[in-house]
Amino acid sequence: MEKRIERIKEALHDARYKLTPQREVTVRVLLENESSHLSAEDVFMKVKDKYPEIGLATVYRTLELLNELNVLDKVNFGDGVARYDLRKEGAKHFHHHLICTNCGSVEEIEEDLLPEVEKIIAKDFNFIVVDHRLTFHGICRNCQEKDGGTNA
Amino acid sequence: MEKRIERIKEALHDARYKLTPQREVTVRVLLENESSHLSAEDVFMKVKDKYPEIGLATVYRTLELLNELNVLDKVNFGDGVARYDLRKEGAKHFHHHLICTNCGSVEEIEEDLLPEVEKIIAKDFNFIVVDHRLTFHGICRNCQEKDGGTNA
DNA sequence: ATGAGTGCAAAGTGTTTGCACATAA
DNA sequence: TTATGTGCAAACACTTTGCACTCAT
Repeated sequence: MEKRIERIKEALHDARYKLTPQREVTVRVLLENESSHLSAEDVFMKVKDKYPEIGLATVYRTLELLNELNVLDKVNFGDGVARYDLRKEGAKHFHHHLICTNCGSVEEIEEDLLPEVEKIIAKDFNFIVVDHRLTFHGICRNCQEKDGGTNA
Repeated sequence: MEKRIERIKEALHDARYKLTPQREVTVRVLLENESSHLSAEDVFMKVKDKYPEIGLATVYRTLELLNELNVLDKVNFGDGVARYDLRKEGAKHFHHHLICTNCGSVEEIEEDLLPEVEKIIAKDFNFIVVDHRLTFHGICRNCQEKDGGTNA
């Protein structure tokens, strides 16, 4: 984990951005909540615990910055809220998500299931794929066991 | 096209919603701009040409209604604007999109390229897939020809 | 006749921005 | 030292809601 912090710091430094305590705390919170799909507000509140003087705007600016540096991805699951998802180290592609329409849980899928599909896109549609977003909506394991998918 | 209007009217009627002129005009605009990914504001302006007294709120309410009835899908391409996309008749799945990061164009893909992937999701992750969203980001045919992908 | 639907304006969201001050480099 | 970054509050853009009025059924 320290190694990842260092690497992100390095990325900031390389891009000539300053290493402020606000940015460091924000990154730390993101790492500690890796798979939580936090919103800016969520991040803000968690950062505030460790650094109470921080302002919401700074969090937004930091998240946008990290997005530019490809440290994280901005996701939108359909509610009007942007969520932020750290990229796995060296990942070229955004990972996939399984969203349960019953309980709202979000599961991540690391493996890239799309190379075959991307070949088709390239060939049939003449489109150079740089990245993708793939989300499945349905019923998660838990909800299947519990109630077969009846709405909560 | 008249047939599709009738069918949508029928869906409204079956769900006990009234067939107001505002709703009819809105549906008509959606059909006339089938592959345009209109925002609520876009729809509003086009509807206003045919029915100037309409209010923006009514358009929003109608779009939400049609979304509930699965007549259309609400999409979000990352800018903070909801766009609305008519479902093809009988389509169970949301269609895919190719978004050009150079010129911003959006191409639609009707064929469902994901059945194989969904089998894996079902088997390996125990997830019952009901629907999906798939978007590719990259360089479209046009931009490749023009400039090889340099930013506009 | 009457409850669903409408238009308007006002209120809510989540997010961005202008500015004076603070600080990492 | 000085440009970059920060906190705050005000501004924004999109969307939703309360209310009195209208109209499809």
